[in-house]
Amino acid sequence: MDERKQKVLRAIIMDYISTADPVGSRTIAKKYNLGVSSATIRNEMADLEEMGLIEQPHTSSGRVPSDKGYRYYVDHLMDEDDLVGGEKDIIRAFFTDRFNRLDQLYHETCKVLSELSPYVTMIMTPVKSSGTLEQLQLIPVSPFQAVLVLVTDVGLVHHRTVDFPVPVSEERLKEVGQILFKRLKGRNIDDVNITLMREISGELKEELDIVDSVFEMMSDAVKSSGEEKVFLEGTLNILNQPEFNDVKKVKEVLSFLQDEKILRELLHGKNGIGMNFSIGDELSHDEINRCSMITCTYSINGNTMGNIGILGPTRMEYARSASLIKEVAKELSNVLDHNEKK
Amino acid sequence: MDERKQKVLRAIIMDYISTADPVGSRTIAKKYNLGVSSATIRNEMADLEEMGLIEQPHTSSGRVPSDKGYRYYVDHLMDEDDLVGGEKDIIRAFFTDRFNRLDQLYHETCKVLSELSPYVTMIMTPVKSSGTLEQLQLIPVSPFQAVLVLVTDVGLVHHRTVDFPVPVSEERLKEVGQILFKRLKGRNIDDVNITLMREISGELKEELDIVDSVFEMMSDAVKSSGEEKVFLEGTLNILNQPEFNDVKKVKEVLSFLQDEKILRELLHGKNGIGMNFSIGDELSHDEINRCSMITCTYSINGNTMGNIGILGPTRMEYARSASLIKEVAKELSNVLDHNEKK
DNA sequence: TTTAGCACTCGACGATGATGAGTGCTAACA
DNA sequence: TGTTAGCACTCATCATCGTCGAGTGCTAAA
Repeated sequence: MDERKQKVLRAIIMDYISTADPVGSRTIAKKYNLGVSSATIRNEMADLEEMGLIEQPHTSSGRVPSDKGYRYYVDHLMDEDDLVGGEKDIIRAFFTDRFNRLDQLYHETCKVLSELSPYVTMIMTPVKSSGTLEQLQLIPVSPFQAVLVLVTDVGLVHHRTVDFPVPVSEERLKEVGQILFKRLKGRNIDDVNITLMREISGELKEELDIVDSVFEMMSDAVKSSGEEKVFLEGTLNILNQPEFNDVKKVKEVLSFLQDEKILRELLHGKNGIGMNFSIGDELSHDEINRCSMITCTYSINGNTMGNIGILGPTRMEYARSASLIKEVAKELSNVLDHNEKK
Repeated sequence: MDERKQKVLRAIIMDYISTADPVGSRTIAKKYNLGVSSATIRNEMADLEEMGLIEQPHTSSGRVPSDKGYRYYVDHLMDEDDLVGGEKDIIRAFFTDRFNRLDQLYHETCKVLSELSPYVTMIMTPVKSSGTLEQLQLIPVSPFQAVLVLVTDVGLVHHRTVDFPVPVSEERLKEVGQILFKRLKGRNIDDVNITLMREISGELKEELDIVDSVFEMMSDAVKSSGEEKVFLEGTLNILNQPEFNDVKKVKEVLSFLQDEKILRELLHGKNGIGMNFSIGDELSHDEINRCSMITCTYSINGNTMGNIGILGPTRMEYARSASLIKEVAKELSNVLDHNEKK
């Protein structure tokens, strides 16, 4: 793979990324002055095609990068595309705002990213919040109802309404709450399971009816906190991409993205740390085999916590999107660090 | 408007609703045996067109109902379309499930509706929850952080993380929480404003730094609870409708529906009680002037609380959708009643 | 090794004509 | 007087066909 071939490949990919039209030898000779004529470039292109890096949709049309071509580009040719100054400012400014709730922070972050890029963006909240229980409180509402509030050490708050089969006085409720708290404080939140429940129930025999109801809601809260939540934005962005000018394709991809389980899977991907590119078939889902995805991990105090992702057509702006996602991941980690320290 | 004209109009609308093709005189003569020939029907159709109830996309094509035609149909011709037995069962069964959280209930309800109808569905949570404060609690997390929990009498629970500028001991926090609760208990949640805050601040002079932070979060919670939240589902359903086989239209409508303020407006609509039909231009938004919307109010203990809506092309199944929405509203009201009584 | 020249391919686009669904009108009929 | 059969007419749809042009591969000369 000599240098000129690389230059030609890069030129093809960059042109195709910005125009979405198959690119011909003449275009390259004119727009990207490589100092050789279109005929020479044609020869190079024939070679590149033989190597499987580019393809011809049909005889006598320009060339289009193949998945393999994009992969080569991402691995070897791509410049670090520094964002326009203004964009970095937007991201910074965004993260100096205060967020009252954690889910709001994720949601808004995802949204900002979707406004800065013309693709679908997603953020997955921390993996299996391996948090410990910091607080547990039962707040009386009526004789038959109370609100259960759980706080974990990573600052997550859950609440559930608990219904009791029998009336419960405020005093009794308070007592039970305190006992439960004492027993559960500092424990890993995943430990809230049947075994533990049995154990505690034994101790609280008289209050069995209350404890049962509370435990039910507690495990419900734990279950939903255990699952990583995925925020999705910018789904309509892809309607602007020429590869989605067919309603059938739009439907296929958008329906596919409706399933949160799928999104989690996509974001987990190769769960290495840092940036990750998956191109076309590498995503191994037929529904999005004409798409690529860039993911990046973010962290709290250095511990990898979750993933941010951008999904676009294989013809996406890899360099720009990567810089974008990296910047956002950095700033998000920053904010979460601060939040944690307090 | 004699009876035969009505029959013809109804036939045209029903046929168009199910086929989406302009319907001709011959089709009607054959499929809906009105006992007259196509020529006669042609004459009737000419009259109906003169009355503005149907239209011809171009000379020599079949007729298509106009907005006015649909309006006449909805007002005078529509049968109460009883749902297929199975569907009612599905709805019933759905509502016998238990829901741990109120927002989950709304969300799932919206989803069920979107699965039973091929259109976009939405549910708006209670209008300006004019609830009173039932509970207020400050749960310590760290010296600089606490969780504020608010419970209103309609069973809504809000929580916010409060940051303090100075360390606060658990005892002080408890004290402040109790004083605040005493002062605010039973008050309308909208009353939490600056005046009241001043009043209470005066009383709690020593704890000003704490109270300030708490109030900030409180008004944030109140603000977000004051706004009616809208749940939206089935947006992808419309991709199956032939009127949306053009990506441009899809984009226009879907982008339009992204704005929650717009959705609130649509659902408020003519805020009478019960069922409401808005057809085409009656929605007074150009982006959806080829759509119709059916809304229905639901209630808690007889007090009208919020709205459920179905949005589809003007060629939507009015009767079926209306029955569907009515049934769901009934069952939802039912569940909410029960929830309230406890 | 590079380049100019040339024949060739093939999708896009516009014009053309056939097809058929559907209409309005008229005249005959009950 | 209302209904119907017949007929001429309209117009969207669709397939066909030729043109155009972008782009290629190959060859021969520089």
